[in-house]
Amino acid sequence: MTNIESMRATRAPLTRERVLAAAVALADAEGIAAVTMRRVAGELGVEAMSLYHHLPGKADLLDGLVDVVAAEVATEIAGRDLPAEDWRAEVSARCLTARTVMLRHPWAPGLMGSRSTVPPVVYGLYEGVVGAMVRGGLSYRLAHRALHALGSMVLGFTQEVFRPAEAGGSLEPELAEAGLAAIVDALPYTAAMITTEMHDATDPVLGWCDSQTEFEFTLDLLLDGLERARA
Amino acid sequence: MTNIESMRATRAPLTRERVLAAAVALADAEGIAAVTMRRVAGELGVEAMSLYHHLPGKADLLDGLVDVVAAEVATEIAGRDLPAEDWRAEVSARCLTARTVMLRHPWAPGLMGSRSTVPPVVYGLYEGVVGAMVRGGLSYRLAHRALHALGSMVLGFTQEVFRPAEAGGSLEPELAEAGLAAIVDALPYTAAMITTEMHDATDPVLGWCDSQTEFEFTLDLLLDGLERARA
DNA sequence: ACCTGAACACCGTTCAAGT
DNA sequence: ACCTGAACACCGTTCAAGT
Repeated sequence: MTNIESMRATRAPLTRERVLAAAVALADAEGIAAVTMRRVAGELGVEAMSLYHHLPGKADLLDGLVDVVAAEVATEIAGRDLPAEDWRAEVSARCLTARTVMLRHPWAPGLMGSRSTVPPVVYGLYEGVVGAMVRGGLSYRLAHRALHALGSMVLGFTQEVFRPAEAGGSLEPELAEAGLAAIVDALPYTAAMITTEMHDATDPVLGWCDSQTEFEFTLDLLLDGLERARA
Repeated sequence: MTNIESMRATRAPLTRERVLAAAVALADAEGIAAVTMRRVAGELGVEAMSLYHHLPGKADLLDGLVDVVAAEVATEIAGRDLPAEDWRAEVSARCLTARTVMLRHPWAPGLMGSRSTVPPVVYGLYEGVVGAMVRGGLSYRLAHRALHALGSMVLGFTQEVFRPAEAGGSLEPELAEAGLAAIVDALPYTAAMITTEMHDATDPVLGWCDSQTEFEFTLDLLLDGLERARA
């Protein structure tokens, strides 16, 4: 009896926060498809039906995941000294921070795109970016367009163009299996591009795509364009 | 007996193509979540297990959907006269064509991001864009980076920043329900941006976000930057 | 108040059976 | 060769029952 009592005491009571934390951990470890009511409950040593006392249903669990990730971005940004005097540097830092969090939770961009409402925390993130741009002299119209451009880039860059989903796979096995010669014939420009880039790659082990470099390149391209549009 | 024979005759035999066409129609009409083996089979007047004679499993069905959409982009591009003398105009036309197809199948970008292999048709689309850029004088390195930037934009812009998922929802009901005054207090820049843009909007019915305009703006921003980097 | 077991209507997939 | 019914191991969710 006292044993059971103490076991109950050691097992922290279920809360919305504990459920969401378990779901995030599960999504990070096994992908968003592993996040089922039954699996999440299992991780917490509880039956699936117990979750319904803390969340109305699965839709709210997924909305909650978006919330957690957005809050993580907000916390990360709050913990950094943002260069407030230069709008370009400040916006850049905000986007790069958001990206590092997305890389920790690769399922998050896809999930954000599939939910039907935008959680308040995300509006808070927009506010920071818009504020930096408007204080930097961009019009509201330009800031609005910039928000769409930057947002779709932060969400879109995790969906890799060449090796989507599991970041593990490289292009080479695919090429090998499909027959390199056939590809070179059918896709001469692409083939030349791949061989050129593989040759120039500083780290051939990492592969020929360094998405961090590509992300920063695109970010600069957009910020340069916005700065020019501002003037 | 002859009746049954003739009914069998009128019902076209199941093929991979017919299964995929039914799945695309279902996804367009009810979203990608409605695409289950049982539902697709039902649309074809057949049992779920029959599909396995034409597709190895659900993963291949989803891969097939990506294939169909990519092929649709390729067909659409092949049917247009692309301005070959100007790389900027040609790449722009290719991206805009891809976008119109994505708008017809809003589930496609998310699906492409979640699949683990890139189908050959998609490599064919890349080839067209890379070819245009290289012939236009861009280095392979620049073309590679441009491909990532443009690709993530074409895939990312359907995941709307403000009203994700169902394009039906507007921002206003959300704002109203959350209390406009509270939002204005917490998000002054965002509130000012929304009111300014709503006031300037040419078509207030369409809402304050015109994603086609925003897409074209971002596309031009990127192409301008690439042209400058080329020189 | 919080958790549970049984049940319902769904999934994808296998396998032996029909034609 | 092509389609099917029954079955298995999973889903989300409801509801009456336990403590």
